[in-house]
This record gives sequence, structure tokens and C-alpha cells, in this order.
Amino acid sequence: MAQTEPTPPTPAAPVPTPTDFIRAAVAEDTANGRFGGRVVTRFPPEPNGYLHIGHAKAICIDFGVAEEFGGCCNLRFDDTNPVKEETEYVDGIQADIRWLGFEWHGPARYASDYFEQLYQYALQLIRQGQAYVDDLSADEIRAYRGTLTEPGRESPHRGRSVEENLDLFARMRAGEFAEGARTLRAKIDMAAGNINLRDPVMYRILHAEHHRTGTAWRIYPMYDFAHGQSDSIEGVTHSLCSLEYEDHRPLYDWFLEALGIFHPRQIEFARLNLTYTVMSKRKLLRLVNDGHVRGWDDPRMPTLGGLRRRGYTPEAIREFIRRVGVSKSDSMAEIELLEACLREDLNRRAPRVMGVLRPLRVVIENYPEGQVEALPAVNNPEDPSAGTRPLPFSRVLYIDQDDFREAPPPKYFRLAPGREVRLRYAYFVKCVGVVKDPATGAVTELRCAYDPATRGGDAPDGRKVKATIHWLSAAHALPAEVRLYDRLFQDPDPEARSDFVANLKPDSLEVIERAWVEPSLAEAAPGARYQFERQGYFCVDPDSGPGRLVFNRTVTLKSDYRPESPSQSLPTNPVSRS
RNA sequence: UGGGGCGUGGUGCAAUUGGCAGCACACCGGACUUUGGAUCCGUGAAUCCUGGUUCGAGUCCAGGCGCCCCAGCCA
Repeated sequence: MAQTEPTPPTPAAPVPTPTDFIRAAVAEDTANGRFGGRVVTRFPPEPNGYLHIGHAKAICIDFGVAEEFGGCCNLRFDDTNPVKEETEYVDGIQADIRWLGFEWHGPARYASDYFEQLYQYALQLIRQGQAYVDDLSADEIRAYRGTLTEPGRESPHRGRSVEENLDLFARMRAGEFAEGARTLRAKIDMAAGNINLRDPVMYRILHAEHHRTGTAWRIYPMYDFAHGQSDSIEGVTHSLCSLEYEDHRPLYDWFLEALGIFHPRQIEFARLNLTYTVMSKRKLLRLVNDGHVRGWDDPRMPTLGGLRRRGYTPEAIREFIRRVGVSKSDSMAEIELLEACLREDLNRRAPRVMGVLRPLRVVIENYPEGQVEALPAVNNPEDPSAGTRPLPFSRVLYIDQDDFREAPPPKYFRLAPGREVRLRYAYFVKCVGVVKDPATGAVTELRCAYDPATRGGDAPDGRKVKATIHWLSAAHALPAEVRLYDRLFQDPDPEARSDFVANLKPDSLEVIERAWVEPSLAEAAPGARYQFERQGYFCVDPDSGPGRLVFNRTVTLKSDYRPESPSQSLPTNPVSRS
């Protein structure tokens, strides 16, 4: 019998209202006194890759359910396959979970902590005549397994005596046999409709070095034999996992039942899918290895590291997961929902600053040469306590090229020849001249006149302007590199394609080498998030250093204005689908 | 008749377990605005199909249809 690890008694916590089928099931178990009212869950990542937004859903469910029911959640690395797993990922995964805002109960655990106990369990099944050593090769096992519609055949070694099985299994452990030479199998039912029950492999021989147990073991348990028993050893009450394990539940239950040990309840939910992105580790790995992105934490990646670098907040991600809900139907959440959660969060907390991405020089002809004045700008209209900061204003400014049209289309309210607009927190200015490059005809400079009476942005005569644009004093602006990200794929469901790589957007990253930001950003620290007024949310990339500012555009602001041609709509805005 | 699961507006989730189909995102329109942001108001839009039970069905029953997962010594 396994000792169930003592877990803190669950206090008479207020039972939360069930909001989904899992919480309803847990609430029912709690009410019925099943598991003595305890609630213990676990998050069981395999340390063979970095966590992504799909894992965030599992994390929020595993940790969230435990927390809501006054229980606890373990972190257990499912490290039963030494050839794929690495310590590097163990650290990254822990950091990501903590960044998301969760803390596991006690130390991080490992399935490999239980290898000896698992071995003893295997011995028990052999003695009970419910497991046997098979000499069939991998190919033979596959052939004997049958197909989805035809039953399998029993292995010729299925009838070995307990003694022989015990001997052979001990020798497997001792390393007497070559990799793949033998396996330990559960004796269940080769005719079962559920293929998982056709004498599943429990142990395979692997002469590989394990990231934690080194070369102590030559045999390693398969997922099915390790997971449920690990849950049992840890006293997990509710083992929440994704839908593809539904077919494994009969096997999960079978092992626990045969062993006669503490029997947790496995409940499955649909994993998260997101439009315009891929979620499988294999595909993400390929994006990294083939150089389609700059690494696991490329801001275009749906990895938690990528989202973090992009400027996402853990709060936004958790809110997104909450809104997506939990169910058993395969579904694909829209990236727009994630972005909505992000904007909601950032709108509340991100300080506003001025940033000019594509500068257009503006000379205020009637503003005194050499004069500089500091105009107060509101740091966050959503948060009065954030105060104001001084913004330097002078004769030569930068505005964004987008904010001027020599021939403005209808509904375009910004600057144009003869038109007056407000420079935010500064003055009304009117465009009185346009300077062009004689060779190309490109607009290189605007000549404007300001109205001194409108200082701060209000006209005493009550005159109105239809647009307010952002600006920077050219002499005071700081240069910055700005990286604009678009979604990685053109198709909302790139995983549906046979070759998802063919669906990559060719220009998902645009680097603006020389953009300008306001001087208050001189000391901006990596990770800091800002709203560049009228443009979007940006964060300081870790590539920044002393004297070098690099910003990532996290997400654009929503805008009612749609340029003339639909193809010019803001890049991160949704492609409309019918 | 291989096994398992799932079908509610464009998307994701609800519906007191048989009682007026609701919320969010998206979309569209309007108000307001010193961010074409935010905020506020509003429109449109759904129960896979066919039968049955019932005063009443998204919910119960029967039969269809569609989609997803499973044939690793991966997890």
C-alpha cells in the first residue's frame, strides 16, 4: 500500500458556486465527503519544452480549482522519458508558473521521485498475474495490437509464469537486455474496443541518462503506468487533464484498482486553441529551429515567455482564461478576446507617453527660435493619482507621417494643408506649407503656425478642431528602435493545414530602427509597459541597454478610423471573416 | 454497430436541471471625447436534423447527421 502523503486539512472553505462542469464535479465530491472533503490537484508538465498559452489554461484550472476549494496544487514534472527531457526546461517552467501568479504546494515533484515505488507496484501486478514480460519487438507489438476495427492477438509470451516474469523484469532493471528487447505489459484485454486496454506497455528498456536519476535506471515507466500512481502517491484527489486522455481513464482506473491504492478522480476538459497561432510543441519547436522566429521567447510566440516579452500581463492572460471558460467541446478561442483582456488591463495601468514611429518634421514658423517650454501632460487619464509630467515643446517637432495627408480622404480629420489640429497638451497648429523633396516629391517637412492663445489645448474663443495628434520636440526626443509585430499566420487555423509553415505571414515583424520617444523614457527599464498615445501599448525589450531603447509593440489601440483601402487597416486588427 | 467524446448567434461560454435562450468578445450604428483610446447607449445575429413525450423541450426519449480523439516501447 502506498502511503498517501499528508496534506493540509481542508478547512471548511466556502464552497464556490460551480461555474463549469469541473468545479461542479469537485463541489459535489466535496459535499459528498468523497476524499474526505479534501481537494488536491496537480499540474504535470513534461520538461521537454516551454509552456505556452494552452498550458496557461491547464495551470489556471489546476491551481484555480485547488485554491477555490481551499485545497492545494502540486507541481509534478512528468519526467518518464529520459531521451526527451532536460533540466533547462524545468527551470523555465517553474519561472513561467510563478510569473502567471501561482505557487505550488511544497517542493516541485518529479515522477522520477517515484521510480522505486512504481517498480514495486509493477512487481505487485506481476505477482497478481496482471503483468508480464513480453519479448515482442516494437513492430511485432504493433502488429499484434490489431486495428481500430479488429481485435488484437495475444502475445505468445503472455502466459509466462509469475516466477519467470519476476526474474525477467529484475534482469530488465539490471540492464541485462538491449534497448527495446523486452517490455513489461499489463495483462488486460487484447480484444478491447479501447486500444489502450490491449495489454499496454508499462515499462520499456532505455539505456539513456535521465536528467535526475542519471544512469540508475535502465527501464522507465510509460505515462499510463506512472501518472495515475504518481497522483495516488501524492494524494491527488482530482487529476484534471485534457480530452485526449479520456480514452486513458479506463486504464488509469484499472491500474489503481488492481493495485488497491488511493484512487484519484480523473476529469478531462478541452484544451485551448487560439486563432492565428499554433500550439503544439512540435510545431513551436520547428518555428524556433527553422529560424522563423528568434527563439522561444520571440514576442510573436504563444509561449508564456513570448507573451511576457511581448508585454502581456499575467493578469490579462488569467482573465482571458477565465472568460474562455471550461468545457468539453473542441473549440477555438479568438485571439481578439485575448487582446481585449490585454487592452482592458493595460488601459488601466499603463502610463501614457508620446512616441513617433515614422517621423515627419514640423516647423512652427511663428514659434520663437530657441524657446522651450514644459507643458504638463497627464500620465494616465484612467488613474488621476498617476499625476502629470512635463513635456518639452519647441519650434521644431516630429509628428507621425500618418497624421498628415496632403490630399485628405473623406473622414480623415488629421492634419492637411490649411487645416488646424490640436497638438496634444500643447497648442492648436495650422498647416501653412508643405516642403517636398524636389527629386521624389515626397513630403519632407511641414510648415505650421501655432495659436499662442490655445496653450494647453483649449481655444478661448471656443473654436474646435476635429483631431488631436501626438508630437515630440525634435531637439528633446530620444531615438528608439521599435519592433512591430503582427500575427504569425495568415490563416485563423494554421494547424488545420498540412504544412502550417506555408501559412506563415511573411512580414510578421517590422523593425523601425529610428523612431522617437519622449525624454521621460530615458531610464525606462526592460519589461516596463507604456501606452504610446493614439497608437498602442509598447514595452521595453530586454535588448535595451544604457543609451539604447528598444520597444516591442504589445498590441495596437482600437481605432474607429478605417483608411480608404481595407488593405491598409491596422495590422493587428482582425481580418474580417464572414 | 471498434472504442471514447462533442454539437446553442461570427467566436467562447451560460440557461435556476422541463418554464420568457443570457453574458463576454467580434461586428454594425449612435452619444461623448484634449488619445479616431477609454466610457456610455443601441441594432442585428443561435439551440445540428427528423420524429416523439409534455400545457410547455436547448434540456427528456428514439432515430439520423456532422465534427474531434485513439492503432508510440511519446506525454
